[in-house]
Parts: sequence; structure tokens; C-alpha cells
Amino acid sequence: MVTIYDIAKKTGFSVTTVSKVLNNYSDVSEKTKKAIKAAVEEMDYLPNSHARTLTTKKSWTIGVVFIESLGIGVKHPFFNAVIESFRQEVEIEGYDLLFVSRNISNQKKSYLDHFRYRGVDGVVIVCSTYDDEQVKELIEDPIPTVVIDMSSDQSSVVYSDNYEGSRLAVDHLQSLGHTRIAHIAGHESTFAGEQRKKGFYQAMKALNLEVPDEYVVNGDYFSIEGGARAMKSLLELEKRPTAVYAAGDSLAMGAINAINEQGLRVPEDLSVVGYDDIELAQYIHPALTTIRQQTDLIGQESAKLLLKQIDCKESYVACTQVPVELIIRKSTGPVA
Amino acid sequence: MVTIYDIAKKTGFSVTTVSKVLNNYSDVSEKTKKAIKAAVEEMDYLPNSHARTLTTKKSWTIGVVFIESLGIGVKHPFFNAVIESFRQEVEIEGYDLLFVSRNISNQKKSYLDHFRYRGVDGVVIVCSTYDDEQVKELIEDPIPTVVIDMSSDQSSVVYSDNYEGSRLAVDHLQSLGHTRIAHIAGHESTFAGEQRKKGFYQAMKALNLEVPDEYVVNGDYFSIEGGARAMKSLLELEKRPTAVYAAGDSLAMGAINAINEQGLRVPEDLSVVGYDDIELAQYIHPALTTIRQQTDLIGQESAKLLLKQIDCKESYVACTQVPVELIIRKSTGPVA
DNA sequence: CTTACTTTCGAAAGCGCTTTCGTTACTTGT
DNA sequence: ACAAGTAACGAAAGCGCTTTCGAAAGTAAG
Repeated sequence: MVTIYDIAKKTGFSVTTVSKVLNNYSDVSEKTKKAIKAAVEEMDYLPNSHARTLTTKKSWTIGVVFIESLGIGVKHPFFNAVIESFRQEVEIEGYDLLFVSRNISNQKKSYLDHFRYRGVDGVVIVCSTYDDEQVKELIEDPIPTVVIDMSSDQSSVVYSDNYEGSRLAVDHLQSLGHTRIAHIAGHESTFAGEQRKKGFYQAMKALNLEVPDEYVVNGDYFSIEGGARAMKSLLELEKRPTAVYAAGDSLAMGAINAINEQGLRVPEDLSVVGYDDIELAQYIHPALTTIRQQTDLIGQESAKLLLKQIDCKESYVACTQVPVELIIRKSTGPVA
Repeated sequence: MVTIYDIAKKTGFSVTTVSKVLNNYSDVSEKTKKAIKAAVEEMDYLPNSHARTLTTKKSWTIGVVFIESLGIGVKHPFFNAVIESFRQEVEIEGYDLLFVSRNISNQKKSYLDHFRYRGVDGVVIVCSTYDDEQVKELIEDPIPTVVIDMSSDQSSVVYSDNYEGSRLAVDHLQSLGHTRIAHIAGHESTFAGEQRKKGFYQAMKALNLEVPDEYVVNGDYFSIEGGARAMKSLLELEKRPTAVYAAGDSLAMGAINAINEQGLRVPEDLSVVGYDDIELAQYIHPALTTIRQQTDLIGQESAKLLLKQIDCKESYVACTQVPVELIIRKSTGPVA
């Protein structure tokens, strides 16, 4: 491995001077700058990030942790879109992303410990559930953090405007003539699920629509199976809803499957609207009417929030709410 | 930050001894081991990975690079599944994953340079296209690499048995009575696309089925739109195929959309089989008959291959081919 | 009581880099 | 001519850790 010593020896300057041209210090003459840069080229020198980090205390690395109930990690269609956008944004500034495990030399440690061990400059937390111990530990630590899709008064956060999303969904359904509107909720331990449920109640109330208790059913952890199960229970009701608003696209897809299995059709017999607008929402049959979360924007905003903290060298609290929009496709229609 | 010096001072031993208990050296008495470990606990000491890496030349870090034609990075439904499995596998051994950008202190560098800068122990390359300059540079370097979904005689690789996949698809279609079978191919610059196309020809030949030139059409880069476009051209043929085998699930979904738009139905009018078995294949309408790639296995095998190289400290060439299986769902049926 | 091991520990060098603070030599103004 | 400033460079310490090698002390054997 070629080091600054090698190129110092070759050019006859000191390592100090070499380091200075590498870091654009001004007290180096143009001539020696040229000479050193030439040697750097010729010897194919590359700095050593670890040595650099050791002295500067800056790793140009951002830790990422996925805590989501499904346990599918980077396969999660909403979260991976957000992270991809986040990555593109921080990449511009020169940061790399570190996906860490939880053992250090074969000892199970917390994420926080692992990030401290790795010396990351900040961490982005993708988290759907409240009250995760690991997450709590992270956001209470002075290390800069931003958490996506959750709220907290101890960390910067960014999430979608879930209330507005629910309002858009309900209003849309009502404008089609629906009054018997049910809700398949996300798990109550999830921030987004809870917000959307509350938003649903609120929107229904604003329109003076009644919500029988049986009309709000838990869809578990935003899974397709959970959606199907929830829908089945709705279909067994004597007074069935004519429309259902699901707190996630996967839930909606499960619901549609359950509806079809009963020999009913969407949207003729029942309208359904989802949430997220995942890639596939437009390709299923019928194409899903849904609330789009702007994953690009969410990723960008969280990157901004995190980088700002890293630059100030202190973790501060800010909250960005990202607007949502209603995407009307084929899974909703006028009430029969 | 608490260092080994702090805990040395506290316990009265030397840093050497502290380091030794941290690394399980045998020449330390049980008593001092206890004492030092207690101090480590009490002072909440954590090693510094950068300092450690600097002296040991081992970073416990694996670089990952996504080179895929769609430019969607970690949103790619097949690749992200493979990477997730890969991550879980290397995590057991204590490795973290580094997603890098391509600039070092604001200078555009190659991936190879960036990985050298970061001192990764190995790199996993997810790559669909042949002849990418960056990839070539990486696999020619002595750094351990494994590339997924491609072949190379300079790097370890793991990919699915694409020939067998094509054979399974064609045989299945033929067993349903189809003889006019078309193929929507992946882009010719992709390894998987080419292999599946060749496998298609081979399988057709084995069954003595003819393949008119117009029956093999390019679906571009495995996109939904590409699939739709390709299907349209097939539907315009005077002698239409009764079945189509698409080289990817997205292509198949595009094809189904195009078929539906023409007022035709799957599988009544046309059968279609896809490739990959992505998460959503089972949830679209009709549920997609497809060739399943075992993403878990692919991830595991590539992890094994890479770790072995890292352990031997030399990059060697091996090739693992992972079996595929036919998943029969609702998008294929007997010929009309 | 030697001799020869075996245990247990520590001094010190080194990994590759940054940064502070001097030093030297050279300008400039008067 | 001299003071005062500026430009260009380098010595050395330090970041936190590992590892080699030698020293000291304890133990067993003769």
C-alpha cells in the first residue's frame, strides 16, 4: 500500500506538505502542489479512510437501521424506496451508508454500541413501531439521528401527513356516494397505523358519517395476509360496508383478494383504497386507488435533516411532514 | 471517548494486557481478566473500529455495488431480496455492509478506488449487464469479489440455472398443448436475458417446436413498459402465439396488461409465464405462473463464496449455479 | 540450591494520517 | 538599510489500537 510517506519520499517534500496538498491547504506553492499531485497520480495513491477517521473523528459514514415488524429488511417496498432516495441525497455530500449487524467480535451488542464502535457520523432509522428499545436508546444518545415514519420529541423525524391522507381517502369515497366506509388499520403499535386510524375517525366525523365499531378492524402488520383476514371479518357483517380504506397497499391487496374469493368484485361491489402507492399498486387488478407517499421527498428531507445536524455537530430536533396525494385508479367507483 | 488507556489506568495494568483480554489472548490470568472486564463494563468502553482496522488491516466490512440497468438500486425487487439474504448470512460472521458512493473528498472515483479507500475486506457485485467497465475493474483487482447474476472467469459468481428455467417454462407450456410459444427476452446486454433466450431456443428445439423470428422479441431492460411494448408487437402478428414466456416477472406483468388492453384474457386467450417469482407475482391478477429464483439461496451461496476468499486471503474463482423451480399459478392454461 | 520451564505481564514500535506551531527565506515599505 | 510582514515548508505529537519480544516471577525437576 502506498502511503503519504512514499509520495513524500518520492517528491522530496515532507509528509506534512503532502497531506496539505491532499487537503487543499493554501500554504503550499503552486509548483510543489503540481509535483505532489503528479506523484499521487503516478503512484496510484489513495488515502486510507481509517487512518483519516482516526485523526479527524469523522468517518463520512451514515449508519442505517431497519426496524420493521415484517422482518423483511431492505425488501420492504416503501422503506427501500425511501432509503434509496436518502442514499442518493447523502452521496452527493460524500457519505456512504453502513448497514450494520449487531455483533462486535462475536458479542451481541445494541445498534447504538455498534454505531459508536463504527464511528458513524449519524444514523437514519427506518422504524414503524413505537417504543422499540433499540430505537429509544439511539435517539436518546447525542449522536445525530433522523427517524423516518415515526414521531418523537427527542429526534428529528420525517413522516407523511397521515391525517391528510386519511381525509383524502374518506372524502374521495364519500364523493362517490359511499357512506358505509370501513377501515383496515395497521397494527396499533405502529405510528403510521395509529395516525391513519385517528385520521379516519376524524374525517368521517367531519362528514357526519357513522363508524360502527365493527367497521374498524385490525390488519396486523401491514401484511397481505393481515389485509385478507381483516376483510373476511368485514364481509361477514350483516350490514356490510360498501367501501374500505386500508392503511397500506399490502392490506388493500389482501382485502381485494378476500373480496374476490367471496365472488364479489372491486369496485362494482366494494370500493377499496390503499395507502403508500407502492410500485405495484398500478399493476394489480384492478389498479389500486391509493394515497401516495412521496418516498423521494421523504428520503431527501430526512437526508437534509440529518446532514444539518452532522454539520452543526449537535443532534437537534426538527420535524418535517411530507404531503401526500390521492391517486385515483380503478379500485374505487360509485356506490352500487 | 474512553480508550484502552483509560481502562489501563483504572485497573493498573498496561494497555497491552487490556488489549489482550479484549482479544482473548491466553497469556492473561483469570483474575486480571475479570478485573479488566469489569472495568470495561463500568466505563462503558467500546473499541474503535478504525484504530483496530488501521493496525490489523481488516475492516469487517463488505462493499456492495448495484449495477443494474433500471437505475433503481435497492428498489430492485429481485436484487434487494438477494442482498437481504446475503446480509443476514455475513452478519453472522460479524461483517457489515457498506453502500458506497463514488466520490472521495469530492472527487469522482471508481468503485474500486472507493473500496480500496474504505479498506473493505471484499465486495459483492450485483450486476445484470455484461461488460460494465467498473465491474471489470473490480473483478480484475486482487480484492475478493463475488458477482451475482453474471458469469466471469475472473471472479467467483453465482447465478440461477437459467437454461433449466427456460426449459421448465417451455415444457410446462407445451404440456398444456401450446406449440406457438413466443419469448419476451431481456436486454441482450444482460447475462440473464441472454441465457434465458438461448435456453428458450434450446428447449423449443428439444421439443421440435418451431420458433419464427418474430416470436422472439426484445423486452428491453426487464421493465413493465418493455414487456407491454413487446407484447403489443406480438399481438399484431397475423399468426399470434398462444403462449408467451417472459424473461422476467415485470416483463410478464407488462405483457398481461397489454393483453388485457386488447380485450383478450389470460390465460383463456393467451398463457404467460414469467421469471423470478418476485413477491408480487402471486398477488397480481391472474396470479403469475413463473420460474422461481431462490433469492435466499443465491444470497447465502454468494456470501459463502466471498467469505471463503476473505478467509484464504486470496481471490479465487468459483461458480455456483442455483436451481430454479416452476411455480404454477393462474396465468397459464390449456391452449384454446 | 540450581536449572529449566511456564505464566503473566509490559515497553515500544508501528499502522497512515492530520494539525499545530515553528522556522526559514523572501518581500515590502520607509 | 532595517523592521515588519508574508509565503512556504517541516518536526513532532497524537488519534486508539495490536503485536512482537523480552523480562520477571513463579514452579517443577534434578
